[in-house]
Amino acid sequence: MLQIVRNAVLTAINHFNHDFIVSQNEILVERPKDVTLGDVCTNAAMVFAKRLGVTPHDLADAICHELLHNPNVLDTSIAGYGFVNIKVCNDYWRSLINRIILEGNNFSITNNIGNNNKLNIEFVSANPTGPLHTGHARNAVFGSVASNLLEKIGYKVTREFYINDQGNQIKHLARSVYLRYIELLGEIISEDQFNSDMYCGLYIKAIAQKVLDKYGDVFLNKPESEWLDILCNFSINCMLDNIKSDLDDLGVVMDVYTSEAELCRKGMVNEALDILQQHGDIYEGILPKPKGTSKEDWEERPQTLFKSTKYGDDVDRAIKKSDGTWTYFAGDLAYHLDKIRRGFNKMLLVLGADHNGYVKRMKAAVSALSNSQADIEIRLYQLVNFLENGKPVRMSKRKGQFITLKEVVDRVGKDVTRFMMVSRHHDVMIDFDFVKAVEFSMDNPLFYIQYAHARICSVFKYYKEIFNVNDISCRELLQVDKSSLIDDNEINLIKQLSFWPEQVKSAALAIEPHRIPVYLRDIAASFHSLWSKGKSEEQLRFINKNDKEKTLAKLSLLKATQIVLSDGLKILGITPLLEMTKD
RNA sequence: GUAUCCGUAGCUCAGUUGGAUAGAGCGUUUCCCUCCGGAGGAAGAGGUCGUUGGUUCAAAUCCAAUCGGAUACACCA
Repeated sequence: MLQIVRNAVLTAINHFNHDFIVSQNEILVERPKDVTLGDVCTNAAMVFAKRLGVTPHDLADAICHELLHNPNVLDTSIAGYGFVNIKVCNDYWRSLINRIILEGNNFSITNNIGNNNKLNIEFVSANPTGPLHTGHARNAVFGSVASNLLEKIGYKVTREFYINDQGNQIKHLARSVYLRYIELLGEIISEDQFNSDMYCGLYIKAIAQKVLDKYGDVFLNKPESEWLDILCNFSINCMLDNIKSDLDDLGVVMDVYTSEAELCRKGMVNEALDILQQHGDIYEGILPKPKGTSKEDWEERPQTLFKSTKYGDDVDRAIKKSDGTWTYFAGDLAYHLDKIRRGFNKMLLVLGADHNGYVKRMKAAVSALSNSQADIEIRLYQLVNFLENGKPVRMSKRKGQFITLKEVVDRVGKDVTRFMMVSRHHDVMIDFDFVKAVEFSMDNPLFYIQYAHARICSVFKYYKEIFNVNDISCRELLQVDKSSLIDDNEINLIKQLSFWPEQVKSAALAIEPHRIPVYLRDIAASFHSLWSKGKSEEQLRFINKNDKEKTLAKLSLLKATQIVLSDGLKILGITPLLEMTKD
């Protein structure tokens, strides 16, 4: 339909000036805000009138004239300063029902944007020093829904988790486990032995028990050199199993786990540095003291630096610490070179808003390492406030008092967690209230959407009872005469459904998953409204016991609605409900 | 001090990349159950889109200031 309008605009412009060149995407065709005005509209007359030297109204008139040649166009009108509103005939809309039923979940696919190009999305990438907590929930869900969306527009998506299995924090983890291990063997441990860098959550004890089960008391009274490496590896593996299982419970599946330590062993850091060296992006220097923060212990020190300011960063970044070992950022350089080498020139990285300082340096790194051939997009998401019936839940990561992701999922379920995490724009903070999240009310939009889906299922069930059939074939729904669908409420629902592919496309391009729940809620609202109108207006009731033909026509519309709802929920990673059950 | 983000109805938020009279839910006021699940639906009230300029046919949206709020800012991960 949009193409039909575009062509009409082009032809109309040609009437006035044959040499006038217009590119297709200059012509904006969209749906009017007020649906009573028309089905599609274009502002082309206002945009081009001045350049053509005619009045907007004359151009609009010519566009209307062109459009009326098309059999699908019912009527056109000119409004305001020169908006062209187009009404499309109902047969066109009704024909969409069959298209949706035939295409099913493929209705929302637009392959030609990604063109099967590779795209890497890195998300979660939590330190393997503790279980996933609430902070990771939004990251995991955002990443997984974004992946689904990007696949819909034709990208070959690789979901990836970067394991920071190197550095001091891993040693602290191993030492913490060791303390609990010797405690299990009868040693008295005071809490003072856990310094501020160490981990004292309950999960440490669980790992210690596993160490004991596997190795017995062989590490007791042995120097650190004899157990540190073994416990590092053992602890990381335990934590990774834990993380993978938690992600699995949330419906998040990674394609690739990449180990930082492994990359270092392969010499990737040196390779990355060689590339930067060749471009003259590395030098020995001294970083200036950061302003604003009163760093008492600040001291100037010469370091190996990356000239990231050349690529738009605010300051240059250290690659080596003052003791000569690699910084964390050096590992990032290696990792992103690895991504580039694996053929990803499009990358997406999902980070919490507290990492906002990383955006520029990561973009600089990718740009420098790929000769500006690769591009990394970074999405920052705001943090989530957890509430218990309006009252904030206090968390202290230091004391090991934080809500784990597992606790959240166990309490409210995978589907509610996912919906809550992805229902807001990523730049907006989310209040996650444990009580309201599971309420069956309009405070909980997921319930409302699921209810619509369940109601549709219920209609199909009722149909089978009434007409005493075992199943409804797609062929019946495709072949039935749909001309009985004449009510505005019915046609409007089809119109809304017709925007679904566009909706998925725009959400994917903008990487804004929250648009999906917003749209699904609108669909659910139209459906609930239609349902209720059937109570007062009999011709709107879905099931007419005396007219199987009309009933099937209505059911075809419901089928199309159900397809869009369940496709949308599938993108969100949520299982559509066949019936609502309390508790 | 610098960077990133936010500011839209009493509250929580949408606003499809600059379009028409600004959109939902909660709350509030009123109405609708002999019903394919009322766990719903229909309607009313509620707005100087933080403020001031600028860009143009057109600004909540883009630009520049400015006010308020969140986060981050050597080395550590």
